[in-house]
Amino acid sequence: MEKLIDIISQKVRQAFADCGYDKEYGAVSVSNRPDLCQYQCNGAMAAAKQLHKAPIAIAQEVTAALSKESMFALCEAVKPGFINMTVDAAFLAQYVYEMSKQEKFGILQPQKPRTIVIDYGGPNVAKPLHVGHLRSAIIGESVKRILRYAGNKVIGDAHLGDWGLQIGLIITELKARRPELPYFDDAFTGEYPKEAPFTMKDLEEIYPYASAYSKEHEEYKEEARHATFLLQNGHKGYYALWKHIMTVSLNDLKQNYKKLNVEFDLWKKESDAQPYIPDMVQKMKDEGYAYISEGALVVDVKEETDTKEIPPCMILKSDGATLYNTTDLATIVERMKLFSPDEIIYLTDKRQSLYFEQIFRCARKTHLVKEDTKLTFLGFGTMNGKDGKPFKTRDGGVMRLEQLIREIADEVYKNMQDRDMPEEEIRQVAQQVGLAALKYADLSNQASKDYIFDLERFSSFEGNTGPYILYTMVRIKSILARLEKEEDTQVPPSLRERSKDEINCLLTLGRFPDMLERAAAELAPHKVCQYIYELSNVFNSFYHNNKILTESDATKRTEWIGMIRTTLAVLQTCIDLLAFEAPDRM
RNA sequence: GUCGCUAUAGCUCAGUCGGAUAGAGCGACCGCCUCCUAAGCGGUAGGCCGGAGGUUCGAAUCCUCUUAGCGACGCCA
Repeated sequence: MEKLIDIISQKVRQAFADCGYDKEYGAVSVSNRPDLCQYQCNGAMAAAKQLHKAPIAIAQEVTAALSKESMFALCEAVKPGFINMTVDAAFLAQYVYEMSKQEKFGILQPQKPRTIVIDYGGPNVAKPLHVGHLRSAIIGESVKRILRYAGNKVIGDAHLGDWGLQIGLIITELKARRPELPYFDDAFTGEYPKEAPFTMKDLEEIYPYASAYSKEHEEYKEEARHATFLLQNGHKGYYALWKHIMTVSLNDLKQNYKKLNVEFDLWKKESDAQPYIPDMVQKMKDEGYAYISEGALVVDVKEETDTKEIPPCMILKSDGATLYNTTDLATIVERMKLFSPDEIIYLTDKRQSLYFEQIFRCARKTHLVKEDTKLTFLGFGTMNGKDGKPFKTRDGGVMRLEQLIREIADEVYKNMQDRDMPEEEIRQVAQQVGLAALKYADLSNQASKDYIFDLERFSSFEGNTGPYILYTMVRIKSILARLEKEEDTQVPPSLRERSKDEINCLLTLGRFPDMLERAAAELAPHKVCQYIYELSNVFNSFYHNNKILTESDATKRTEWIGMIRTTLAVLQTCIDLLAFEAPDRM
């Protein structure tokens, strides 16, 4: 189904053409003066510049050509050269009605779906999830859902960090604490125990300890590096330990992401890319891309047009060991082999932008990807505390994700205690609303910017917040729940007069497909947030001015119910794209 | 040092193919519940869009310079 704005745009383009002007001048946008009109076209002014004619004259010609169109309630040329348009209310109602009957509200699906791999979450095994992991998971999940809704084949990959120095550190520390374990006995030939010699809780304590200790003690760090090397080169006991770490850790991670409503299609790991490394490195050497510099194997990624110094992309460390780069490049090889994606999107902290620039250039230069494979880096800003510095707990530690979620839920619970609902339901709703508050707060900001996390503000639930959106949905649900079951509201709209509130609601609903397309093109969940906030605003205004259930005009009542059903459906779709849920009451 | 990002109301943020009077929320102030959930609705006050030039009929938006904050810059990830 064609987008409303495109239908309008097409008419205006045609009118420009009919008047002997270039069609391109007929581009239409949503009006920035809603008091004057719904849509506007500024093309007459652009045309005037080119053709040295008076803009208002061109605008008048075009509006005259449009006067025969019945879909406009208003179409006029104004001041310097604006063309202002307002769509006929019945036409608008009809459009929204048809939209509501279509699959996905009639958004255009691509003829050939693109295959997109999205690399997000990026947790490290053996380390608890903390606030630093929040944004990648939340934004990535939403971008994934938006792209999928827009008709792409999207594969979300958690891309676990399981092969780096952190494992070596854990092994080293474990060896120091429990040298009697068979994993450390090189002479051991039997079966290693099935049960892990540690719990998740142990790991969460061991890693930070080992990490801190290694920074103070070089020989310890060296041992950890060596342990990493041995693991990567098939040390039997270490490999068995690694398996234990994976089992324990993965289980914990899955539970945590589930709580966040984040679902990965793939739980691939750095180690999965290892088999691709030898061939890849050999090929880079054979084809003359890789050479030794300062002992390490590197590929130059400088380009003529660079205004800055781009360091070479390191492929192997001087001791021959692999590193982050090697794994990421090999992962590209793996993804190309498995999925042959049209695009790979990486969601990490924006501080890694130079690094990914190097990786992308290297992948292109060495032909790891096809010419037309798009490599996209989506960097996000950090979540700061009210002081503007990276978010910390009250005592200065790193905030665990679980704790953060719990704190928000508790705040919501406090605000809900006077509700006339069973205790258990309040608890459950508080969880749901709290998570929505957290996610909405994060997603409603532009991903690339840092943002300030303010628990008090988010849990106050006024204004532009997740709970406000949920509350709007709950209001609609409440009305619909009171209807007799057999009421059929799916009837074509009448030609009756419509109030400003109703028209605003319809107009906003009609913008959904356009909004979605933009959000998908720009990988911008915050556009979805902005949209549902506006939709909630216009609905609440309508709700306030009209009593839907007790409306005596049967036609009106029926159409209104149809409209709020559509409103709820659109809101539901959107919060699903943002990956949170609404309760039935709150 | 080089490069990048950011700067919009007291606070938190929207706003790029250049358009009309720069928008929200919070906070402040004033109204609205006999009526579908007041976690709501309506209204008032609050701006040199960091600063200076430039391009243009027109600039928060594009270009140059500049200030401040943050970040990145080969063997961590």
